[in-house]
Amino acid sequence: MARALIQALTGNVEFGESLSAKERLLLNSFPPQKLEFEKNTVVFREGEPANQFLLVEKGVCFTHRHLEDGSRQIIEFYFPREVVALGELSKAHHSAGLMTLSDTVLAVYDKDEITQGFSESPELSRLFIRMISKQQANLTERLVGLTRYSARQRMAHFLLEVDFRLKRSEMLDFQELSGKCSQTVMPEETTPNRSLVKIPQVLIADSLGLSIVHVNRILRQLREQGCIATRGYGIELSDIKALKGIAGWAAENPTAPKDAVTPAIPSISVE
Amino acid sequence: MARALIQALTGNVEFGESLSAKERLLLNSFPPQKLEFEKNTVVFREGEPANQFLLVEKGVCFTHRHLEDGSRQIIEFYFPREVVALGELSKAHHSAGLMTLSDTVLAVYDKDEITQGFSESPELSRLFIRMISKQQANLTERLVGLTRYSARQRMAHFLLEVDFRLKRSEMLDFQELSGKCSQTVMPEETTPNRSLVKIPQVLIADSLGLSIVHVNRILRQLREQGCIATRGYGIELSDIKALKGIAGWAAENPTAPKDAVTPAIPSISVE
DNA sequence: CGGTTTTTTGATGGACGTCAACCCAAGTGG
DNA sequence: CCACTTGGGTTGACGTCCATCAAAAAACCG
Repeated sequence: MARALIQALTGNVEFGESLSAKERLLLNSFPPQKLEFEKNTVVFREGEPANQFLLVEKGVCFTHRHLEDGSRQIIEFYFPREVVALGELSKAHHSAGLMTLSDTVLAVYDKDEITQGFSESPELSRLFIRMISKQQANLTERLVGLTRYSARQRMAHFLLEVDFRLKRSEMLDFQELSGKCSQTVMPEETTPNRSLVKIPQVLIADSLGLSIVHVNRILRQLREQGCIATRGYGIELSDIKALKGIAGWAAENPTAPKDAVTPAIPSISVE
Repeated sequence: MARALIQALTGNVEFGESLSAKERLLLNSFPPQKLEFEKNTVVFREGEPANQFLLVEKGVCFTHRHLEDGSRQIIEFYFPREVVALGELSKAHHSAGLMTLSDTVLAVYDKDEITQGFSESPELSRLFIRMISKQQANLTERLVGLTRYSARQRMAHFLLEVDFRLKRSEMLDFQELSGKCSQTVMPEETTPNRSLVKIPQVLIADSLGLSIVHVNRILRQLREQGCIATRGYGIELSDIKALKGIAGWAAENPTAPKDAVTPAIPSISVE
């Protein structure tokens, strides 16, 4: 089913972009292997040889790095239809570990096969360069965000981004279902119309570079402010507009409390 | 002079790697335009259309982004023989501005021409993917460093990296000179055998995500500790071994003052 | 030698980490 | 059905790293 790959690829590069028929044929010649993992499972570790690249079909996982002092930095989360560790296409070893957050199905493609495919199709190589560039732009945004924004802003941005990416993957699912109605697979859980982010606070902390405690405090602030609500182990985004205000630029100084007026400007892929 | 490009490319990917004769011929067919800029000059701004990619031939420059609150984040410095803004190969606009630090000569290549070259040579596309991947790995390192390391560690690492890259570019110059002795260009300044980094503290601050004041304080610490010495507007690395210890992992806690024993482990391209 | 840019230093405060509890839900075994 | 465990979340007290404000000294430059 290279169709999933194609949709994920295009969806990841530029929403709605699509490949030529020739490219689809080309990708169809790389049949992926499917692997399932339970939640909280190590898929691969930092330093292990990397011969494949992965596409998330179902579930959520993340790449991370361990530091000598025992702490951990989460590099990136991956939601359904997203490609994992693209930057390592040309590297022999994984520069970061991969773990699952929920039960996950991964499609595994052979790197060499794809790379060989570059010979037959310059379009394919251009596509991969576009994708990698996009990821690099995201990394840059994150880098700027981590140093220059306050914990509140980072948190707001994080929630918005996760929400956006989750919704996008759901949308792609829907598109595929309506495209070919041969399958009877329907979303079994009651899909909430409200945005619900289910990521443990530890992981948020390791992603934003904060301590758990402070993550919790920020979340309490946002809760008291009415932006979010905690629903069991999940976080519900109840006032997205306010969150965008905070993520973009909130006037923190009490001298000029222009509450949530300024528009959200810097964003990774939200907006 | 596509020879410079080739050396820069290979030097940037993996030290000492070299392209096939066929690739050299291919690159020779993309004659670059040469541009000169004075120091502290804007080469291009964030958001401007990006039709070329650049190779630094002489001088130092850096990419940066401005935030709404007036502060600035330096994304990356570029030394001679390094390629600027590779990640934007497939993007229509610059995602960051470029400024010169010193008087600079840039070689300008047309992006479209190179991209077209992918059709004729899959090797070329693989090469560019390798280069972009490398830059992405560096970005990841930086991202981890910014959140997880103290100002001291970041500073030590910064100094070591700049020193390393400067030396590498000098080495490439030397190799080229010894390769073909047709030019009489010799280093005019007395090349100091000691490592000297000449970057204003403001730029270091904007790069490491610190305030000028704190950068200065850290530098004073390192000076009192004997790791560095300030020589006019330059910073001399007098005890590189100690710096590596600090950058890697310094036991900051006074309970176990193992001074500079632990080896340097995490590094972007130092080592 | 002024004038400007860069560096240096002190004092003060805020944002965030650390330590140390306590709470709550879900499972597990008797 | 209840003790026990386990994994997360919540909260307070306290300390530290680093930003900010303010001002002077040094280095550079014409």
